[in-house]
Order: sequence, then C-alpha cells, then structure tokens
Amino acid sequence: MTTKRRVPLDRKRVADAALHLLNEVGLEGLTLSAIGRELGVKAPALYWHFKDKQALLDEMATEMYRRMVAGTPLDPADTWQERMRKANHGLRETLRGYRDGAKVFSGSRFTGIEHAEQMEDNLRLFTAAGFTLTQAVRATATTYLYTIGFVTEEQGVEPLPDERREGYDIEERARMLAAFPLSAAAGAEIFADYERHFEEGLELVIAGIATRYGVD
Amino acid sequence: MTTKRRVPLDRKRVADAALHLLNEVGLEGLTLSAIGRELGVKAPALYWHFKDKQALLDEMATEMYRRMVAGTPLDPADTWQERMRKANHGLRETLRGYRDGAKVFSGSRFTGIEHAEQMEDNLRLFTAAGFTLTQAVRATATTYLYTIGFVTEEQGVEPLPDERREGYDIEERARMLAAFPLSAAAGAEIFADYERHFEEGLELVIAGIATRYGVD
DNA sequence: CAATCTCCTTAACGTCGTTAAGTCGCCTCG
DNA sequence: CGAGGCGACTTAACGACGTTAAGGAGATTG
Repeated sequence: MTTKRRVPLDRKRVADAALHLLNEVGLEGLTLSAIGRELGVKAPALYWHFKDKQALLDEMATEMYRRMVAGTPLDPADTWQERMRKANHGLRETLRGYRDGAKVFSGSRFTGIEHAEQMEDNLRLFTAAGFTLTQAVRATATTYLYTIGFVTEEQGVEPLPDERREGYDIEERARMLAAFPLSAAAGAEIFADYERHFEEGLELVIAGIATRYGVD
Repeated sequence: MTTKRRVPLDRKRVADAALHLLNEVGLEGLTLSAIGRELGVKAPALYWHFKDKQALLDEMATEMYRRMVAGTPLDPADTWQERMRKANHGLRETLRGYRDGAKVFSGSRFTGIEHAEQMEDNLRLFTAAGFTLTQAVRATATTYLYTIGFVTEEQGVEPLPDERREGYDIEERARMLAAFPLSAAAGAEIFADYERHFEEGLELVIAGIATRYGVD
C-alpha cells in the first residue's frame, strides 16, 4: 500500500475551499477545522499557510475581489455613469454570491496590491471624463460605501439570493407598527425587491455626482 | 458582616455596562464574563436577562439608537436637507462613540418599536416636503446605508476618534503603489480627514435626491 | 411558616483559535 | 550514497469562550 504523497496546499486553494464552505455554513460556522476537513487536513495545518484566521479571511476577500474583476467586464469606452453602474452591480452580485459576503469583505483587507490596477483604471476614466482626482475619489468612494452598506443590510435579511432569514415578516411588522402608518407602509419599500431598490439608490448617488461636480 | 443584598440587574443596566466596556476592549474582547465582572456578577447570570449574547448585542444597538435620538436634537421646521444632515451626522457621531460601533450596530436588530417614532417623524417631514412615500424611503435609506458603510470602513482604520489602527501608513501605501500614480495619490483622499469626506459624500447623495426627485 | 419566585452561583460541556512538539517524505550536498 | 535539512503536515495540549444544568439564598406570597 503506497501511501501517495498528497500535493501540498497553497494559500489560493485554502481560500477557495473556505469560500466554498462559507456558502454552506456562513461566517459563524466557518471554523478552521471545518476548512481543514474540506481539504483533507487538520486545522493546525492551515497555520503553515496563514499566520492566523484573519489572514485567511483577508485572502478570501482578495479572492472575492479577483473573481469580481474577472466576472465584471468593463469597457474602456464606458461613460463614467456606465462604469459606476457596472462596477457597483458587479460588487453587489459578488458579495451576494457568498453567505455573509459583505461582512467578510468589509471586515478584511486585501493582500497585495492587485486591486490597485482596477482602481487606477477607474480613476483614469473619471479624470478623463472631467473630474478632478479628488472628485473622482469622492465619487467612487461614495458609491462604493453605499453598496457595501446596502449589501450588508440586505444579507442580514437575505443571506443568499432567494433565501430569507426568519423574523422579517413584512405583514407582521406592519401590524406591530400600526401606530406609525408611514413606517408601517415603508416596510415593503425596505424589506423587499432589493434589486430595484439598490438600483434606485445607486442612481440617486450618480445623479448627485453629476449635479454637484457638473460632469455628465 | 451583613452581606448586603445587591440590587438586581435589568436589561438596561447590562446594556449600559456592556457599551461602556465595548469602548475599552472592542467587540472581540467583549465577553460575557468581562461584562459580568463589570457588574459584579458571573457570566451565566446574564442569561437570566438575555436569551443569548446576540440578544444583548441587540439591546446594546437599541440603546445606542436611543442615545443617538436623545443627543441629536431635530427641529420640526427643518428642511429635508437639514434633517438629512443632522440625522446622518448624528448617526455617524453615535457610531464613532463606540469602538466597533458600526459593526455592533449593523449586526444587530432593534428590540421593540421605539425606533419607529423617529422614522415616522422623518417620513412625515419628507412627504410634507413633496416626496412620495416611496421616494422618502429611498432617500432616507440611501443616505442611511451610505453612512453605515462609511463608518464601518472608517472604524476599520480609526477604531475611535484620534486612535489609529496600525498598517494604514499613507506614505508607505503610496510607495507600494508607485506603479499606480492615481491610486497612490488617492490614499490621502481615502485614509485621512474623514470628517470632510463624510460630509462631501453626504452632500453628493443629498444633491442626487434633490435632482432626481425634483424636490428642493 | 411553608411554598414559590427571583436572581444569582458553581460546575461542567463542547468548541474554538492557537501554540508546541514531533513525524515523515523528499531534496540537497559532501 | 548516506546524512542532514527543509517543507508540510499530525497529534497533543492550552486557555478562553458561549452556553446549559443544577442548586441555593433571600424576598414574596398564601
């Protein structure tokens, strides 16, 4: 019985397995031993590749970013508005692709500097469109922060697309808030149809950028 | 030695102590036994008042909200723009008042329905200003989500006002990103002067609301 | 005065992230 | 060709954490 030598892990393969597992068990179930099990390895083995769990989460966030870039084709000829829509829809879809995706993403920091390539591309497009660098940064940062905030809240209610967390029954909420009619009616505007609401909020920000910076 | 009977705890006192402790140790150091110690009680005692730790975090978020409302005076005669500025600056200051405040806040759900009072007040003001209910909800939600996203990122760098986390040296970042000149220069626009940048982003959103919904 | 309720304690459990020490195959070099 | 070292793991163990179970003391009630 020749015990075959297993091909060694590397950071990427660990991050991939962890992202896959994340979708099944969520952030709170994402333990090192479970990740190890996914890879046929014991938990402490992961410390060979990462200094601690946060470093693994950082690599996961970076991998999410890589996949977002790969899955969100950008046209150099985009107007800045088209670029904003594509980039932020791409970001939202990426985050929604993982259970607790927004939390993992916003709680981590990228490893390396790969992300700067996309950032540079965006800033170049915006400055070419007539924005100052300062304006370009404010514009992209504001939409980015809106999207992160949006998906974080969204995933508090819908951990994954078409999967609803309990305790967010719109009708029950309306009944509880009977004394506050506007707030009660607002429930449908807040806890349903996230797609449309995300888009609408994004358009608000884009409109504000165009207005305030006099660029269109 | 008469062992005096201690006055019993209640949910509010526990949440208060936990919020106080949060500022010293952060979310990851906020353990039940540490909270108990703060109150002269052992960890399992807290289970008399809360069904689990998340329920305590929910109460903490609710208490943060109460303090925000109490500390953010609103004028019924405000224009909707003034209301947005006051409400969102108040929210940001409240969140920044606690270490990991944004994370605690956005990871929890309010207990009770007190928060609806303020919500109702806002929606009333906005609809009176000429917004439809749908528009009012989109407008307030978009700014709210921007603010949450902003402070979450901000506290990743500055856990508390005037307290910087390591690893965010702007000059070192610029050196690393030498190959990406726009991104390198953007560092100063991203990791410093949060106050001004928050305001500027908020104005972008407000401008977009005015433009897109034709209300001012 | 006994029973009950409130609010807490002590004890214990299983799990988690993490560290230390040891193992085993492979590669390198004398 | 054999010894040593290195890469990539395992096993064992640690302390801390959230949580549950059982018990107990003081106040309240019938």
